[in-house]
Amino acid sequence: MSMQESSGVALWRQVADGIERGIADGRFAAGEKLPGEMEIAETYRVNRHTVRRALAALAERGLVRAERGSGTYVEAQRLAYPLRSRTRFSEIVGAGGHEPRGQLIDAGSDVANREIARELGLKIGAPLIRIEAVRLADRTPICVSTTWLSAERFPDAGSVFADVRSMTKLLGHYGVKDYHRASTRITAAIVDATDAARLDLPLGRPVLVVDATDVDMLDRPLVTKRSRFAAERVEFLVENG
Amino acid sequence: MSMQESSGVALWRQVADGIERGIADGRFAAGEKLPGEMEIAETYRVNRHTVRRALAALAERGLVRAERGSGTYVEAQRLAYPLRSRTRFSEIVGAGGHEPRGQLIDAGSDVANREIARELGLKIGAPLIRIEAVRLADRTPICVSTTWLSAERFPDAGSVFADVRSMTKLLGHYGVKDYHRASTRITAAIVDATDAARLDLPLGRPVLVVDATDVDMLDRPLVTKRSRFAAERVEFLVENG
DNA sequence: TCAAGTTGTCTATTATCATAGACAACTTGA
DNA sequence: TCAAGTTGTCTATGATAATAGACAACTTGA
Repeated sequence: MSMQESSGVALWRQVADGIERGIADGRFAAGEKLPGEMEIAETYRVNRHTVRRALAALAERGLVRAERGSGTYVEAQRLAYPLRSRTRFSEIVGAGGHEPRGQLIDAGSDVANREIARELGLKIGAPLIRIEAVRLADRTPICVSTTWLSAERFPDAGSVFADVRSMTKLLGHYGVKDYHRASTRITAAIVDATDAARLDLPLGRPVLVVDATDVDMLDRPLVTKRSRFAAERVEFLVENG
Repeated sequence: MSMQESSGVALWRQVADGIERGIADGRFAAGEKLPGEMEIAETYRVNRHTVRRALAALAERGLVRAERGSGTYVEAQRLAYPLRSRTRFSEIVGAGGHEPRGQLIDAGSDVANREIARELGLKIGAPLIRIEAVRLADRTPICVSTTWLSAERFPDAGSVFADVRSMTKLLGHYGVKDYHRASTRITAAIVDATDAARLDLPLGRPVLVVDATDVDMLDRPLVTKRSRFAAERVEFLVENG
């Protein structure tokens, strides 16, 4: 087997481009298993190691994910999630051509620790409503978030959210016409067992942890929340300037 | 200097693509001299040998031509010359966005040899008019052609051609409203000294030699000719089907 | 539990890519 | 005629690409 041609484009790159084209035009659907490395090698008439080089390049860009002993799978394209002052999950997901969904997992009461008290401008130990929700794009879970609101300012918030299933609508129910993001902090962690189940994510996968506080137009804090995004399904875009 | 990046596209190919883009968008005009190999190497931060590899690839495709001791020049794009039943130099050149020109070099009398006699349906030794002409696109000589016509059928053709400078118009002058190509034979040769001067072509360059006979609508032979095209300035397109 | 099939990793070999330096052959303009 | 600048050719070296084979580690389904 000689195969030279010398086009100036490495063989592995040609294979990678071919597979990427297949993903782009839907020949390989998101989540689907690619043909085995051996099979790909045969269709491109190339050594298996060359295929591995191609797959490694695609994996580095997050387009595919190899699972030892099982196969190589097409990663769902990451949802572009711009972080702006005006951040609405439903608008962002809708703008990406997906249907935004929200689902209440749990709601209950809590008391403010030092951090939450500072964010919401309350005293430590102040009564809170805690809402656990999962947000989806179409049928794919994107993030789970724990939201805290002042129980005095928003009485019965839990049952209201269960009804409207949208934070924007919940706040509107209490007379808040508009709000915006005051602060956003991003870190990353390994998903814990309960979030893994809620996100339908295997254990050991990374999540993006976002702590954010929303305020009304007079900069009075409304809600603070901690969201855990499945890192492999979302991509934050930070506006420059 | 390490320079890796490992994009899967060879460095020489990146350089070649860059130069080709420069030619395509007119940054390097046809006939113009490219920067020296050393200068190109510096602008791309690459070894001179890598530049040579890139230029070799472009030269193989006919986009540039290197002249030892002088420089590397952008080759004029080859004129696309479709070979159809209806073949008119002026129409082909005009369709390519160039201005067709014809120039009489010489006209005289001749007698038919066996081959010409067969093509024109005359007897060997029959009197002929011989017209030598050069055809240009804009100011670039494309081909020189020697055309033979029956002296009995087209008396005084030489002086008529000198006036109208177009074979189509010459035939129209004798009442021929339309004509088409009956046969076309193509070979190649090295340019001879007189043609080289007429085509403004260095000695040793290849020419495409085309023997063709045109007939009227009743398939009666009108003219037969031998044209020599500067191979580097033209590209014949054969209609398939 | 087991066999078949998958990805992961190792060693090894050959060809190409890219760099580097030196010098020859040639053109151009002073 | 000569010097400067150009392309052409040679040798050499290290890095990368592509091949080949073998086996380990793991998943899946029977």
